[in-house]
Amino acid sequence: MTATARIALNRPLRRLFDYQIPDGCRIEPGQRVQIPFGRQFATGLVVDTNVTPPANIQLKPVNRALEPWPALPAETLKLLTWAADYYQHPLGESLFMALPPALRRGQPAALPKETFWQLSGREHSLPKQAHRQQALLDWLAGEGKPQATRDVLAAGFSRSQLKGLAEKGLVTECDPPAHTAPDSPSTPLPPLTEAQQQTFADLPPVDGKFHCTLLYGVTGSGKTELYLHYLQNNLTADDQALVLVPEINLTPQTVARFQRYFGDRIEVWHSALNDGQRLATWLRIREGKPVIVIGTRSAVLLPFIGLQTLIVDEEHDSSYKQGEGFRYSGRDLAVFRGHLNQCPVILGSATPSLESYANTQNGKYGLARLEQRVGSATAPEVRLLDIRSRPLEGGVSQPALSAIRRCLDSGQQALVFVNRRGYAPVMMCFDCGHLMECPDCDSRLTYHQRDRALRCHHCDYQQAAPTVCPSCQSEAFKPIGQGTERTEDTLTNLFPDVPVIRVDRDSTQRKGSIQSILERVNSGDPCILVGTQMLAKGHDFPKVTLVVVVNADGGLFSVDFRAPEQLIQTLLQVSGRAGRSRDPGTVLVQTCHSDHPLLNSLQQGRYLDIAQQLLTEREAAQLPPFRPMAIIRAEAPEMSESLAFLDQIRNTLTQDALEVWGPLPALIARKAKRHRAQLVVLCEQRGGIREALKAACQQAEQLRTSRDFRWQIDVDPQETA
DNA sequence: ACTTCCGACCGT
DNA sequence: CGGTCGGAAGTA
Repeated sequence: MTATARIALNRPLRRLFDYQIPDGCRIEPGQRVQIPFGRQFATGLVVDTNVTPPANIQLKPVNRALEPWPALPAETLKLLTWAADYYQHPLGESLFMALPPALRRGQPAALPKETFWQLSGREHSLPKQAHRQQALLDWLAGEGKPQATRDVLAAGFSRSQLKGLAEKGLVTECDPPAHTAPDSPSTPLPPLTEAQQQTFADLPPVDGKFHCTLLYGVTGSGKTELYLHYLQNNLTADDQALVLVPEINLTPQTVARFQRYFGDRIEVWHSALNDGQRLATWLRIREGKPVIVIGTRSAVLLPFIGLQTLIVDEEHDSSYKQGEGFRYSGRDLAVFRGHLNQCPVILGSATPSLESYANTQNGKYGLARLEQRVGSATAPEVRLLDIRSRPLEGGVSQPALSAIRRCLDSGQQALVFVNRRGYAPVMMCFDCGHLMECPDCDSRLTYHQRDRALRCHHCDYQQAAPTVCPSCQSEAFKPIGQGTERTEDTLTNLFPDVPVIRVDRDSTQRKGSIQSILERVNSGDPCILVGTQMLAKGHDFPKVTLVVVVNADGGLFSVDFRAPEQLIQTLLQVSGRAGRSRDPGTVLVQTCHSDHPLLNSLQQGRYLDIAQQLLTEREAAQLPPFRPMAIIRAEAPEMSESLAFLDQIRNTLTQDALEVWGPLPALIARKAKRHRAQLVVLCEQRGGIREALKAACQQAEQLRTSRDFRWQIDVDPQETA
């Protein structure tokens, strides 16, 4: 009997391939192998050994193992296998997501050897004009120890300067200097406040079992201090830990804060790392070094060896759900990983997701509350400002403008929250009613005043903004509604004495611009911040004492069942920016529906009471989390094809426990010339929906579809419109 | 995903 | 009858 291996490839295939293992070659699950595949070679990952291959198939032999150890340790392999099944994503593509790009490409799992340079000590005078080479010599002498090529380049010197010195024998290559012991962080953690200590006692015990605790901590209550203390109290010197944060919160300040107490035990993981950095960090984690990883969503897939604590900060944040390809939830996989490792998980938020809150009520999660802000900071006062038939300037009402004036006059900063970027979301002719629409999407074009352009926010279409109506040539052709640019302009005119700083995707595109904006704001001089969602997330603005929400009504009547939850979360998060230090904060919410129950609950109720109310509504409608949901989406050049495909899929979804809505065209039915439709699937039990989706996938693969037809399954979708 | 296979269609 | 183009099938 020959030894066999079942192997997954990085291809969108819902099947695996069996190979022979040559005699004398030891191969175990999780290992990377090179295999002949078709006429070429491919990199594969072993998922199982000693399998019974299908009959009538002549197995090819594995070419070689890329390394003698499993690239994916058993626990990581289990996690991904479970996730691929849960999210109905091909196993091979899912597994390869856990490898750094270099290893996906089949490159060796080792860092390229770095060349170091040192002074040779030889005397040799340089020609006068070689002042850069002289500068390089001086720099090397100043550093006092050998430097890597990378560091030489980073210090502003060139390869040719280095080469010049090497040829003259003034510098020589040498081995990397012995790893110096890292400075052990000596900084003690700031002590917890009394309120924090009480909450700390409710965090999960470390007893070799799985515990998940939702940490409900209002904005400004110091959740991060609790994380730091929890890690310091509970991690042994050999343990690994993972702290997940949304992309936007992974700022140098946040990382520095962890580094201050944990030194070089901290590793960061985010989308901006290059392939070399990714490989280096991945290897350290895979070797089992006792690291504390601070990372975004994909960090949950790293090959930990001794993971003992998982923390998910801002667990409600929708960026934890991957929106394309392998549509996993980083938060949910973190909880599953806690199960696998039998270790504690903390989910922290000032505005917990309804899913997590429901889990505290059904006994699956513990609940730790921290409802006091640090120091003398008090909760901001929220006031609704009904703006029906009130004159607005740049979308801002007279009472709000006077509040801004008072705020600035007392030396404070104001934050104005506008939910759309650009100058105005629509351009319209006041004579004939003509609207500027995207030629490729079912959407209006947004007017961007800065470059007089009309842009589609759903695809990459843009055009120059016409000055007269293209339909009737009328000059009464104007932008309608509020965007950040327009509010910025209006406020600049009304408050010429203070800087107005706009923060949105357009104003922060350049690398590091967010940093410089934050520094400018935190220097403390009076200013007005105008911006979108970006402002609501994570940042500390100690001098902001007034928040104006220009329009809260968008989320009140949305077709998406998550809209009320998201509206409340955004409003509370943005409110949390106000009054984080001594001075109390005020939040003015402009609305045309000041009698709306949701907005009123915001004014008086605490978040958990509102969440409770929203959960009651979800339960009545049997929506998530009371029934699991999945969406099957289709897109094609013709709507009829998308609908016909989904009709066929619907026919396979016949189990009694299922409820299926659709097929229906998506809310934006046409996007980038493609016509999109969807099926919504709800099920009484979790297991039922997985089996149903598996059957639907099989059916979908067999249906023959045209060349540019696409379909996808989204389990636990974030967007349902 | 990538490759190969095969029948349709074109031109001489 | 060769040449190529596009869809379908196969990868163990």
